Amino acid sequence: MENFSTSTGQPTNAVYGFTSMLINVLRDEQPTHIAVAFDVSRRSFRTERYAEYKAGRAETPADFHGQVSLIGEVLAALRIVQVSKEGFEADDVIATLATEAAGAGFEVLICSGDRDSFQLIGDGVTVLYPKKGVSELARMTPAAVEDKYGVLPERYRDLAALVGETSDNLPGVPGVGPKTAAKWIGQYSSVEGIVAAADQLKGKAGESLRAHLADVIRNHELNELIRDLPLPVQPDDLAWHGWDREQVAQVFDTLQFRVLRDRLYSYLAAPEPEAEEGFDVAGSVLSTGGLTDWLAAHTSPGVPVGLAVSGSFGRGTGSLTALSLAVDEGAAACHLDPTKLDAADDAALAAFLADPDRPKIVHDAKPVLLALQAHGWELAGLATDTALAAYLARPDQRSYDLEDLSVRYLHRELRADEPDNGQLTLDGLADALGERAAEQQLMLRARATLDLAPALLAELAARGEAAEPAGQAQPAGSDPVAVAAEATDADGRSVQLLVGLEQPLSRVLAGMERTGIGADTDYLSELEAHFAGEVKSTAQAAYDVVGREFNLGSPKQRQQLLFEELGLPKTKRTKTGYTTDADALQSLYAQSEHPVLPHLLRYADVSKLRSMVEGLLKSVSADGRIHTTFKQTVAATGRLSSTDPNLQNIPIRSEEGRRLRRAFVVGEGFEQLLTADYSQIEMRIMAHLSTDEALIEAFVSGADFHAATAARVFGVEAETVDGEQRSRIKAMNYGLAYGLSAYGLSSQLGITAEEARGLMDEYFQRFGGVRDYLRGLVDAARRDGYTETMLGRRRYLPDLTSDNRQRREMAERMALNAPIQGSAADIIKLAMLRVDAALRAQGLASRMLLQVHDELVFEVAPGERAALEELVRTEMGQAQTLSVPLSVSVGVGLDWSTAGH
DNA sequence: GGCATAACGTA
DNA sequence: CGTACGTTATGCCA
Repeated sequence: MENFSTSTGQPTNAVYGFTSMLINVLRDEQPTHIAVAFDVSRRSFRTERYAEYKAGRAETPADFHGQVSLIGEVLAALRIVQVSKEGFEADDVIATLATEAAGAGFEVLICSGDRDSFQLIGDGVTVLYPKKGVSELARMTPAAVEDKYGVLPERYRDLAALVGETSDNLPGVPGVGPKTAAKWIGQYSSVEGIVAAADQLKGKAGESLRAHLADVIRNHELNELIRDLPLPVQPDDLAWHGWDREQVAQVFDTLQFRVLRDRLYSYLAAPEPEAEEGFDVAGSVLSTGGLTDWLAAHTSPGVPVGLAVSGSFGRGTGSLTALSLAVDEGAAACHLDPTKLDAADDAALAAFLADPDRPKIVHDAKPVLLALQAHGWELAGLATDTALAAYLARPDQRSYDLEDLSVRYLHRELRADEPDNGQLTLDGLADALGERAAEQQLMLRARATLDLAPALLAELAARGEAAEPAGQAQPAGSDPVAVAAEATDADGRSVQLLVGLEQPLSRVLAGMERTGIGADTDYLSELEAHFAGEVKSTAQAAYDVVGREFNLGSPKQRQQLLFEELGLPKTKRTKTGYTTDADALQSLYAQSEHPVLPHLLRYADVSKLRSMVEGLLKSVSADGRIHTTFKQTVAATGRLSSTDPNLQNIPIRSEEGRRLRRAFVVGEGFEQLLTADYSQIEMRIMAHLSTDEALIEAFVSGADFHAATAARVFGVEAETVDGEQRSRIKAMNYGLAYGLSAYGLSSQLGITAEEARGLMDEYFQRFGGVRDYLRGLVDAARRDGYTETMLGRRRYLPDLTSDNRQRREMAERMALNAPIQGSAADIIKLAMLRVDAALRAQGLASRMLLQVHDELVFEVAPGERAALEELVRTEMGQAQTLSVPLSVSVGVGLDWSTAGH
């Protein structure tokens, strides 16, 4: 697995990751003084006091030891001081140096992945803490710590003592998370205070605390960093005067870090400008009649304008309460109330918005499109959507707030440089102040969005020259995103993805959300009554068996009943007890045949369906349709997600669940629903990317794919493959793309791990190309730091080099899955653009309603069934050229169930 | 009403 | 101890 190494076989993954991060810090922070601290060994005064400290960590791999000295060479070449202290940890060294330096008036930055360092944060001390993405460092200031954890940095130790720290093997108080801990600290100010008041703390958490007081006290002792170690160096000794060019060249060449060396040269030669404080905005709040003049004075063709709105959004529509524009020239910005325009301003705004030659920069354009449309305005000339750009740059952020992006990419807070204290004096009521602030804020948002676009585009464009990761095939099509591309080939694949795929797609999605899908509310109400009845009778049946009433929906009460009262065997542990999920109940029933178990299973089923039906009923809009919201920046792999309601998880597997699908019906004025889905698209992508001849053949032959692969594995004819063989290989086929282990396969198939291992060996014997491909994926991702889909969509996986085994293996499975799931997402997104374009080109009135990852749902206009089917088959089938056919199956019907073949 | 947890629906 | 999501319910707390 370890091909992240030089051609002579020296592993370099750790030294690479370290060096890469170091270069980024040097570039971004431009330190005047710098040192790197190391642990001398795993033993320290902490392990003396508590033998279990940091126990259970994966043994440092032998590979790593060899790399420590290489890191030393890199640091020497960069002329960076290294410090360590026998019997203490690197963090104690850091704590000492940081304390001394801050005392001497230095601005101190600590780059550490250990949260214990948060206790050092304060005046003049900030921690750069690695987030997801090795090149992504969170700037942990006192405010950031308080924001994230709810305590001040000097109390972080107290919080950590309560919550525990898995990586140090310091267990905390079960049931107490950061929120509860922060609350207690807020009340009793410290661990000492909490310990003293332990008897007064109520509830489960309090009880749990009392049972684990000793742990908390121990944790609190151990996690205090030593700030006064005697060290051979003082902060003044750490002045950095740049690196030894010749030595860097030599060391980096030896390590074969060509890319890193180039990065070092270019970044450090051309430092980024100093970070600024806030934004410079010359804003004016326009009154009625003011917009026409403002637009004439500040906008012209080809000049980008930042656009920000406020209002309410969702359910396929929206309503605006305010709108701001910002331009670069003179930092001008304006703010207006779109409901209070006179006729001339209304027309001027409409013309500006609809003019494709006036480029607009918007953060998260989809709701804006919907809201503008609801007000009767069209938006053309959408040049950059900064939310989508930020998503492509880093797809696994949890949010893409403009505030965060502004700080990250522009080094600016989302606030004005100077407080605007205009003429608001005598009538300066709180309301008016609030209103002024809101206006100012919206103009700032428009301005920040405008500035963000070039920064994000530069980040995406900078990838253009990067070498393709090995082990990944190139897309077979000539120009994968030719459909709506405005970007040129020179822009590189990431910019193409933005401009040619995601941005045009957001418009298509807006249309789908606005259209919605027809709902049969009468039928839904019937279903609700039906399932409610089932829930009731099932509960009654369970009460009769047990002889008392209880809440079947409560995991706690189920545990109480099953394991305490009935004494059934214990199942798999959960955080708080033993699982009572469906799998566990099944196996309990197989063992004990206790008559209550079928009722519990049945109850879970019907109550789930009931609440789903209830949710759907509540989400039907006044037009009798359900308008979901597609999220385009949520799934780290590039998929869409669907919320409010989620229409991507409507039941289909069970007969009873499928009844929900019948509630989704064709709307008035249309003939039928049509569904079109890709068959086994992920397996086809795997066949294509792996170039495994046998797997490709299994698809090209056109036979039943799972049977064909099973035939090969078991060495029989496809016709003689039995159901057992087929279903085992089917599970394996799907499991492969998820990073399946022999253990996982065995538990899914109910066979021994030994048998599963044999099955996997046999499979890889026949499909060696698949094995090589999957192995190559992880190696390439470890080397590059990211995976890539067929269209170049990246996912960064810094945990691939984590020394925490669980995290590392999780990242490996993500590395296996992301290119496959993500390429499938790329392809169906391309298909949606093609279908949308073709519908318009052919002047069809049929429309696209839903996307469910590998399926599209349409509403067929009268007389268009055949034409639509033809169109959909063509555009989906040709969305991307693979070395295997893209097979599309189509069904029609009056409701989603019957249309779903 | 916010938070954590368990459970379960889809691809 | 198989990836990616979103929603609901319970139980605990303010």
